[in-house]
Amino acid sequence: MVEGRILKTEFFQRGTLTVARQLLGKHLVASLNGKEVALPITEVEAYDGPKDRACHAHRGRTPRNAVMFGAPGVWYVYLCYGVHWLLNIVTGPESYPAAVLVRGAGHVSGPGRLTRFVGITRDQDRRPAHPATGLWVEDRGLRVPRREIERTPRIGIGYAGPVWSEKPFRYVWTPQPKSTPKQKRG
DNA sequence: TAAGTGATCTCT
DNA sequence: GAGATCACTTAA
Repeated sequence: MVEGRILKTEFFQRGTLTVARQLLGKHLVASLNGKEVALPITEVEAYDGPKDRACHAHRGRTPRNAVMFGAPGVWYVYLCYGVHWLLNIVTGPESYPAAVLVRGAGHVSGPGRLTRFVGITRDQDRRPAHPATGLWVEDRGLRVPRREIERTPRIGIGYAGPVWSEKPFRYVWTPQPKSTPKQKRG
């Protein structure tokens, strides 16, 4: 398996939008149920604090979202629509409830499909991103040019009202195929 | 386009 | 305890 630099708390402790943007191209690495997976993250969404009406923490602290109020760099996994596990990583300073939703990685698109593919369930909820927990994030040196990043509104949060549902908090990385020069310059 | 699915939250 | 809601996916 390729070695990479494991992202630590400091990476996730910064602003949620910054973390979201910089997670693109980082590798989501899992060692769960004896299965090893490493996929470059291609799509994320930021959920930024109590004022963000789309953020689970907007209505205050509950047993489910309490992990968002804690230390950054910890997974927040919850069941959506009774069917799909959705994977988030807590961001920002301690007690500031924010997180980044991982929506796609590698060839897998869709947050529910991603967790199913990797084997993520409630078992990972509230656990820190670290090899000891079987799920972490690595920087393997992939560079993501700004021109390959698209920002759009988040998906499926129309209930958040016109202001918050339209914020461009979704980041999508579409790697451009390398141009193959047909003839030499000169 | 609409159903499936069940935890979670709010209100009684 | 009941009812509404929900950061999705799949089958038509």
